[in-house]
Amino acid sequence: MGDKPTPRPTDAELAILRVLWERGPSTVREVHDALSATHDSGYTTVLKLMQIMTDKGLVTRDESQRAHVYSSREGEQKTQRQLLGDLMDRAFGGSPAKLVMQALSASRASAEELNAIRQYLDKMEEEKA
Amino acid sequence: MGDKPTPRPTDAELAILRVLWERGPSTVREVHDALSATHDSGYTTVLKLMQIMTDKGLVTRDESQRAHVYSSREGEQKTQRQLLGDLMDRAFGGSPAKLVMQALSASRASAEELNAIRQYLDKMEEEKA
DNA sequence: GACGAACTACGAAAGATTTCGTTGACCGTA
DNA sequence: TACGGTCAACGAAATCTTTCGTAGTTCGTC
Repeated sequence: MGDKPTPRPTDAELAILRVLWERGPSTVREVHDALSATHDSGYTTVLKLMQIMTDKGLVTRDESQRAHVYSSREGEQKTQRQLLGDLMDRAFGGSPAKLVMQALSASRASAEELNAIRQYLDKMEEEKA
Repeated sequence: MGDKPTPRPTDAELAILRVLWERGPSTVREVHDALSATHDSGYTTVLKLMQIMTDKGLVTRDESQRAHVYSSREGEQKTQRQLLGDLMDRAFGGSPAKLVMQALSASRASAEELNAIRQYLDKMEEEKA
């Protein structure tokens, strides 16, 4: 009770979360090294962001070692769903079907991907029954 | 050539674009009145945003009347696809299928919506053949 | 022509996001 | 113990986003 839901992560924050989801709990150094493949922000920039994310509740921090170890508070899928729900409200008038169909039309999805989606639909209907 | 792609609209900008898509070309007054149902920003706030959006190229402006008439530069669907593609890259590692499946699982989509999506999949495969 | 309403333009300020330099603490080793 | 490397903390600056007050213009009406 009283726990505010975690805020929507910003662009830079999301890049950090993705590293934490992939690597699991990590130090700032490890996150920075992973990010430097695609981004070129400095070490202290990443550190500062992760401190802010701790304040916001997006990540938790284990301070028992000298190099603090950070973990994402929310799972990857929960965050993805949150971002999608947010976009659905802001850009799609709350309609999930419109969002999905636009995603499909934009996706150039391969035949395998289309099949995976179809199977997923089947599974959803089974479970609904 | 040289035309930069339109930047990703911010939250407040997207709210304005949605009004323009729904109403068609509109004055600041009309947009502000439409927004005041759900937002409570002042008239000059909306005006300033729309001026900025003009500078960014998100909207165009017809100044031939005293009350300028604004139009969205890009269509609703193109903007939606842009936002989805952006989110796909930032949060889903570029995988459209993952995005679609998360959207489905988050959507609580109704049976009709699931059917609409299934039919859409069928149509895509037909066209691909 | 004067008044009031509606409009644009401008600038400033508040808030959020992103950046990074500097400082001081800690740790291992020479 | 001194040195070099690594780290967290802090503050400040740069940028972007959102907000709105004020000023000046235009238009219709009295």
